[in-house]
Amino acid sequence: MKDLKVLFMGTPDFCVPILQCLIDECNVIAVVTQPDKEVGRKKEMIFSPIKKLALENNIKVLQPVKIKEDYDDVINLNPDIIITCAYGQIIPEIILNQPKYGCINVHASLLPKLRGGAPIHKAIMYGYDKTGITIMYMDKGMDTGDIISKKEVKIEENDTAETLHDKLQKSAVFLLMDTLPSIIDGTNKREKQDEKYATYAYNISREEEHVDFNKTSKEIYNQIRGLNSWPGAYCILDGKNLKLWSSKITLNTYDKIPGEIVNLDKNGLEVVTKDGSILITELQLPGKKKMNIKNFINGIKKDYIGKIMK
RNA sequence: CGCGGGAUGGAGCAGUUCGGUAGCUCGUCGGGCUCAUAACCCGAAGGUCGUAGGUUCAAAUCCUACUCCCGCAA
Repeated sequence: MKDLKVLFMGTPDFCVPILQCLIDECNVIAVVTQPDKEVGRKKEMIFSPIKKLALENNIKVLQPVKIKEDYDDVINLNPDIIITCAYGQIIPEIILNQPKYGCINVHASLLPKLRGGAPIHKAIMYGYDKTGITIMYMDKGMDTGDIISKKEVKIEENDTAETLHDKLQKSAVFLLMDTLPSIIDGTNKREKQDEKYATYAYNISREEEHVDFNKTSKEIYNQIRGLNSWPGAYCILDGKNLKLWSSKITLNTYDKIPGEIVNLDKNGLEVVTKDGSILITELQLPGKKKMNIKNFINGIKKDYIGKIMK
């Protein structure tokens, strides 16, 4: 595959190992990634992880603001195949129809479930016990193309978005390398997605980061670990944001309103939920770094018992 | 120039309003108690208070500039 002219499109950290592997195994002629953006308080221009890796390997980088309109450069490169993974934009048909081996996408879910931009987080937040990687031909829809191959990944009870991300990241590389030869020689499978089972995993909204203690302990537990280590779940305490990073479900039940803090010791900050209570074991006050419950208690000066988290 | 919070022994915090002996909760180390312990008791080490200047008899504290960290907003 050394002479296979590959155009790679992707943006975040998730697809860096894929690009690295393609660089090692194929002829990556260019990389397309999202435009640099100002990020953070300092408005620093940040290169995407994919752009960094491409630059380190002296690979041409394209950053169209809207690839839907600005596709000439891609067409002119005349790649044999386009491989995308978490690029962040819908690819126009004029590009999809060009490469002789087609345009394939590596997606971090078992399609047709969890189409969209946040499949890893949502798989945990929805309480799934498995997810995976799907390699598919792209079409004009969002993650709606024909499926070529899938690889299942189990979600453990204590997985977080971060640990699951890492597992899926590894699986993605393996599955792509297993599948790619069959795509080149035309022996690959091609299966339509069953729309009946399609679900969506849109990007996380601020509202989805907010913890509602009227939900069950299990739902909150999944929400907190599904948003760890980015962007994090939060609630409001004393009018301030309190980020919740880790939790444990208890077997206790209380005849109190959801959100009330009933206990605070080295085991955690115990908060009443719809069906019991949950121990917050790692949290973060505004302006501070995240800390475990032990450190939180060490610096404590006021009584939290009886307060309501919203 | 988007808004705001912060930097004090290894960790998390108080002390700054109104300058005057470096404090709390942990951790670490040593000893004791105990069948035993992450429990309890006794003791010890460990900080030029983010950096650089300034004011002052005297600065963690007041003034100026800078660096770094974080929450929100994008």
